Amino acid sequence: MQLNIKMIAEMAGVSVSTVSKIMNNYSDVSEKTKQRVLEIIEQTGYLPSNSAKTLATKKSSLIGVIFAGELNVDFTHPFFVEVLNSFKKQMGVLGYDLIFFSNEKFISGGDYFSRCLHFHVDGCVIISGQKMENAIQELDMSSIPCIGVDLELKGKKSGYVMSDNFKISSKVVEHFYLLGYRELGFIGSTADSNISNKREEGYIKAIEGFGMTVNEKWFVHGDDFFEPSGYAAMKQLLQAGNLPKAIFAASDLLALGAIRALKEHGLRIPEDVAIIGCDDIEACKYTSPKLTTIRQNKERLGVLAAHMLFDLINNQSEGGSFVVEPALVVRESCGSQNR
Amino acid sequence: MQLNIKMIAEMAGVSVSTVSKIMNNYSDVSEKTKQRVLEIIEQTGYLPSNSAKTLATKKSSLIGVIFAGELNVDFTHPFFVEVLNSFKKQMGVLGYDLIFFSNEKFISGGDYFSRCLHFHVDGCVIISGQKMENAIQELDMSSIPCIGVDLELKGKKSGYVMSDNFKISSKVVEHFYLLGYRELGFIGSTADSNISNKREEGYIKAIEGFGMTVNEKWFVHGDDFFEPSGYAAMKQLLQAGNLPKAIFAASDLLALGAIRALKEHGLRIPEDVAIIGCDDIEACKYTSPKLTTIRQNKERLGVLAAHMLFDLINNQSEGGSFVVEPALVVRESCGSQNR
DNA sequence: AGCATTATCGAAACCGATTTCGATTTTTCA
DNA sequence: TGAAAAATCGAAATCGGTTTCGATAATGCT
Repeated sequence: MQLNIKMIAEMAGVSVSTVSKIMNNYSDVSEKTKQRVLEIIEQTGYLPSNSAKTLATKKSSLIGVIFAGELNVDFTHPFFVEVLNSFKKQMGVLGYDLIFFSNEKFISGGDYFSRCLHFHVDGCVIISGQKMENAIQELDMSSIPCIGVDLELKGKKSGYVMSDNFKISSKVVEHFYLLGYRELGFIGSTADSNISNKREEGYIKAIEGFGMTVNEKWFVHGDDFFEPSGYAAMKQLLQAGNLPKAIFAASDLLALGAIRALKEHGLRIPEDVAIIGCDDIEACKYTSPKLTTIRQNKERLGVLAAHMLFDLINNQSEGGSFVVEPALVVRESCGSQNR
Repeated sequence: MQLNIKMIAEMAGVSVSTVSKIMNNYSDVSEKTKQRVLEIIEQTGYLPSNSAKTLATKKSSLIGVIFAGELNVDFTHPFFVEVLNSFKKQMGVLGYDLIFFSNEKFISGGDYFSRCLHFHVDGCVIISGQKMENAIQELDMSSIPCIGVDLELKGKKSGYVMSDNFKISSKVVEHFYLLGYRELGFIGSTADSNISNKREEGYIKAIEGFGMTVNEKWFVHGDDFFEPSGYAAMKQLLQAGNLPKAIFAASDLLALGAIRALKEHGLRIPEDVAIIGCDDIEACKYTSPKLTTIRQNKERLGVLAAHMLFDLINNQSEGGSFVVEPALVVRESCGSQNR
């Protein structure tokens, strides 16, 4: 038999309600009995059942984590997983644990809202670089607090965090420009990816802003943000002939895929083609050439997401968004080798 | 007000118990009423409250995930996260969701057993390459089904999966040997790491098995399995002078760190020093030189862990262990460049 | 038809907590 | 000292399910 509140009450010679009050910091219990009960709790190592508590209070201290979209986003995604890691830590100090919904469990694959109710999550975080789906929209519009990571949630109890994608692109273009590059290409994810689209838009705007011309032949797209997509996209560019001098890839993995294709063709980076990636994942440091990229502050994204969600849960916020500053990280793939 | 079983019962004109029976495949309910109720459930999208169900049955359909140990194992660990990803998928098709315990939430930091009871998890998976701690031991010895990943759990309701670490080492040594290397070094993690120790032991045995001599000067250790540790360990070797001709690193990241140090010293890989890593993480393909390594079948480790745990939960297994075969992946860091 | 089975259903106890509200005890203060 | 106020505590309802067991209805059989 599991240790429960009733047993604690009996051991302490008080009622169940008194024990409960002590555990929830009610004021109408004397210091003396409080100490006595606390001691027993300490000795026995009693922890209240989360299900019983959740049933009674409708609060579970659980945050749902949803990997949304069809872009293969899961634990193996090096960018999101770092944001998630930071988010988890921060949520932990705020007193919450994380629950991951299996997409496989429900054939419907999508009714996130029901599942949130099912587990009585206090809030949830939705991770996705994709355009809005219906199932997410339903959640967004519900009364369950939600935070999107790279996903623009607009509901009353929603918010989101993302990097300033326009600034990401303009930093890239500026760097290219200052190094003398004028023929700029782009490798993005699918048109389904909101983030990729934003970066592309910003890229085009920035190119025009610097008085250069955009050549659409040099804009290609993969199926997601992963390496093989970058490889395939670059292949496409190579087959068409007439390469740009510099390429901005919407993720580091896309950039690495592009580099692999380039190398296979006997091309040198950055001498023949300069490459800038995006995200600044760990692997950037180990590749050859080391990848020049735009760093997204993943730790900060995670921390902000956690705090926003916490405030939303506690009605101390009306939602909204946080946009974090990106930073250029100069390494070796773009002609200007620092240190 | 939340949609609950009572409301469904009223809508269908049956009792609460009947609805419950239908949802749990009891046989004592007629096909006719079953269909009627099912239809209402379908229409309303009713999902039973997990907390209520858990409270009543003591089964939560939740699997606890524990990152144990002090070796900085979390979502950013490229090997474990892939195992976890596969585990999560498989657990999903078996009908379970995952809950991640925050280490930050409880200052005690360790009472995993209580937390498992607190959430009524049906089982848990413990991820760690470290020696056994007390808090884990308690869980291991409890009646909660547990699976260790790279952690040898011995309890009656426990099991574990890991790669055949001796074979990993012997494959490395064999490869070195056949390529003519005779002066072999090793970079491991701390002495706290059971896995690292196993690989080291196996390495030594294999070296002796091939009639070579082991030189302890060439055996160094970092603080964990990450890149900076490999860098630091290699620095140590470099300062001592008199390098081995080939080095086996107990993880790919350690290998990459070592390579970075080597490059800084103007040494070439594999011409001056050959390196073999371990795990076969994604990054191996993007580095320069591409890393020759021993592949651990992460997907299979995850699937096996899931099935073992499922069997343990359903009393269809007495525990035990699964050891999966490693495979040599020849790339560029060890003198024999395939394709 | 009449009785024994079997099929179908519901009442009620229970799981382990929270919370309201009333009862009792203690304290305060004139 | 005695009445009013405040402090302390517990009984019981509640949350949303599951499960046992008895009641009733339907069916089988001679």
